[in-house]
Amino acid sequence: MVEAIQIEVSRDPADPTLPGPTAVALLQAVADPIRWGVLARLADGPHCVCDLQSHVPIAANLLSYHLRVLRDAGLVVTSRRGRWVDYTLAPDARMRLCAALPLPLPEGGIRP
Amino acid sequence: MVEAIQIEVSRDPADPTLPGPTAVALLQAVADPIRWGVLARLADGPHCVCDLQSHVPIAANLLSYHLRVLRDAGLVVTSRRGRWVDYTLAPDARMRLCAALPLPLPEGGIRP
DNA sequence: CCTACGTTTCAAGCATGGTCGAAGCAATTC
DNA sequence: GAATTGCTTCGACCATGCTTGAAACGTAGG
Repeated sequence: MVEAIQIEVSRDPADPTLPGPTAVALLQAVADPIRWGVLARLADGPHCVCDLQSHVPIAANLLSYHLRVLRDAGLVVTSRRGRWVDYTLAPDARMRLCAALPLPLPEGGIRP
Repeated sequence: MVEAIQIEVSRDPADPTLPGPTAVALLQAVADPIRWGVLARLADGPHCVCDLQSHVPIAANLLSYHLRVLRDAGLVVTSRRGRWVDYTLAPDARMRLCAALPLPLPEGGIRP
């Protein structure tokens, strides 16, 4: 049996100094204070929207908008639990974000 | 003698789920195809503007605008050499970018 | 069923950032 | 010092993305 795994192209294979199709989109999704905060909160596990809501001073529909951006970027996934919707960090979110940076990481990595 | 080193705050010390003052600004600077390409090219050493120019199909003044954004973000530094201006990656650019991400890096780091 | 709750979608403002054309400035060459 | 080269700045346009208010949706409970 053969496993077919899809690997993302964060750079143009022909010219590595050109960003791949998703690299910039991924960074744009993170380059917003609200979405940054949501991702940071999701780093420690799933949260429902109302929980995220309670930590951000914005309207519900606006939060929903930003969550959609993160969803479209594939950085988070959702699951419904009764009335509530839980948001979880996509399993490959960290890896994809690192790979989206235009600079190779320093040796040994960094712990922010 | 005491050395005073300035460490950047990529997160709000009071609430780590809030971005620090420069984290989002840094990511915004990278979240553009042209600037992404410039940084990727600078990763292998200094380049003068005319060299960068020859790899990007945009007007000179527009390139200058994007270089200014990178300069203002502190990701690159310049030095004049005769008529030419050389752009170099700031020594802490990699570290600051990694620290600006809202997610802690995966164990062992990633080589993009 | 009808209501309440949690969340999303829609359509319309508004602000911001990227783009373009023209002019400006610094350093070299003639 | 006049002209040229390399790069930057300025002002105005335009597209995009964030924000807002109102409405719609699915689910649970009275």
